[in-house]
Amino acid sequence: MPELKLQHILTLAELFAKGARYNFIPITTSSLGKSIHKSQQAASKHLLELESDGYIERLRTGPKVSVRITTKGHAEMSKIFSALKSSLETFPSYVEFKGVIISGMGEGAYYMSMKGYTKQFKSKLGYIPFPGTLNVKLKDREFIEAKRSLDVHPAIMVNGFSDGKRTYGWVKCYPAKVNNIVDAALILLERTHHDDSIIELISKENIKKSIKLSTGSQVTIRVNVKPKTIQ
Amino acid sequence: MPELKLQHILTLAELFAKGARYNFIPITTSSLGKSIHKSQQAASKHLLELESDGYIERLRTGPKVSVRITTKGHAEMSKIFSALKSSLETFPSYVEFKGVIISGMGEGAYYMSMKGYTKQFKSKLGYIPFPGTLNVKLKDREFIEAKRSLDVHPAIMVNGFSDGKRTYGWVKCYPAKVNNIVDAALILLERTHHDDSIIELISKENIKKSIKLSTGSQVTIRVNVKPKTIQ
DNA sequence: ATTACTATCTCACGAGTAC
DNA sequence: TGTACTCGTGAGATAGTAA
Repeated sequence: MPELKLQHILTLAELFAKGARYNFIPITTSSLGKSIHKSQQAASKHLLELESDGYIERLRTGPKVSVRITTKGHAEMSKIFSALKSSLETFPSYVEFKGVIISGMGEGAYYMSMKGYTKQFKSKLGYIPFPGTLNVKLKDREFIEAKRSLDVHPAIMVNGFSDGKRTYGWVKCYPAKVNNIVDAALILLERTHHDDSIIELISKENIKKSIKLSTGSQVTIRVNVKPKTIQ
Repeated sequence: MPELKLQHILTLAELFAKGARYNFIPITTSSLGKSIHKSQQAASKHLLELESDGYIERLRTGPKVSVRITTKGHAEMSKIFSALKSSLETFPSYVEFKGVIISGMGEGAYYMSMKGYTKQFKSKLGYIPFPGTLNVKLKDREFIEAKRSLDVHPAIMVNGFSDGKRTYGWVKCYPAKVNNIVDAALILLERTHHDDSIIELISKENIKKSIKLSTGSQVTIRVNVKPKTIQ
């Protein structure tokens, strides 16, 4: 889309950095070459091409040469900048999983009903989950990868606790939608016996009833994540 | 500075735009090639190189290939983005002039003492100027160019007026510093007899006295301008 | 010291094609 | 359909050098 040649971007950026937008800045091709990690000859060619394309103006005052960026040059850089910015920001704010429903009761079902957890669910998620988890077997490797990548996203942390006899590990909750309809939370347990290909979900409702599906049915889970903003 | 090859930037940006940051996104090399206005072969090579450099991960699930950008890939793009951003923002927020002081009284001195102007100076600049302007002859062409480029910057506008006999043109004022010490305003007159190589300044003080200089002395004038921010 | 020409080289790209 | 090899071409780099 940009008419500006890719190889000229760094050169123009360097001129901006040197303050050449509004003032004519004295510059030598050899120093410019060093700045862009290219040869003096390359810098010279860049300046010639940038000039003939109307992105910069040059002024010879005796032996010295000064350079200033034109409005066109500024506009072009802004265009590229905006394109990059929107690319970096446009990525969707969810992580998606596809898999099939397995076994009625996950290992989590029992633990998730313990008071040490339900009290926290009530205050942090806003509800006490239906006693029973939805277990989904992920079929493709990409979704197993996606599960691992959840770690980089902020989660609602439900802390572990002890009942005097033993301790129970933390639970990370990721608010999610099942089949784009039912609100739920994907949970990652500190201590799990599942392999990586199974995800477990809790919800206020009985999810299987709500979506009218049972073991073997295919489901889609979408976890919303905050896209990181550019600093 | 970035290790990422220049030619890969657009490819990586396209992957970002397709949402490949957190999810594995299915993509064909031919569609990617079209998006980046290159051939299928080029896109294929880009993906291979990006992968071996650790900027993306690829996953083959049967016939389909999915791509996800790694943390390293994200970091690298952010780095480039930040570099561009700071380049565009770093340009100095002033326009500088160098020249020598000429003739004691500029043509402006008389007009600038007229009540139609001084009333406006008082309200818009905050003071009534010393009766006498500082005239500076610019020696290099770059400064004459810089003078012309002042037009793109916002100025304090002092309107013209009529005294019944004749009309007097507007005056554009650009707050400035003389030799980095004395506060003044560079003035551009609607009607001037000067050629482009002379700039005129007004100030609350007698500038020549303040900086202890006289005709023939070299001075530096700095006009502050608002750098345009990126949208 | 500069800038920028000419010659040379390297490697990114696209064409053709195997799988 | 796909991906990715080899190979030829040329844009863009550097080296040498003139002005």
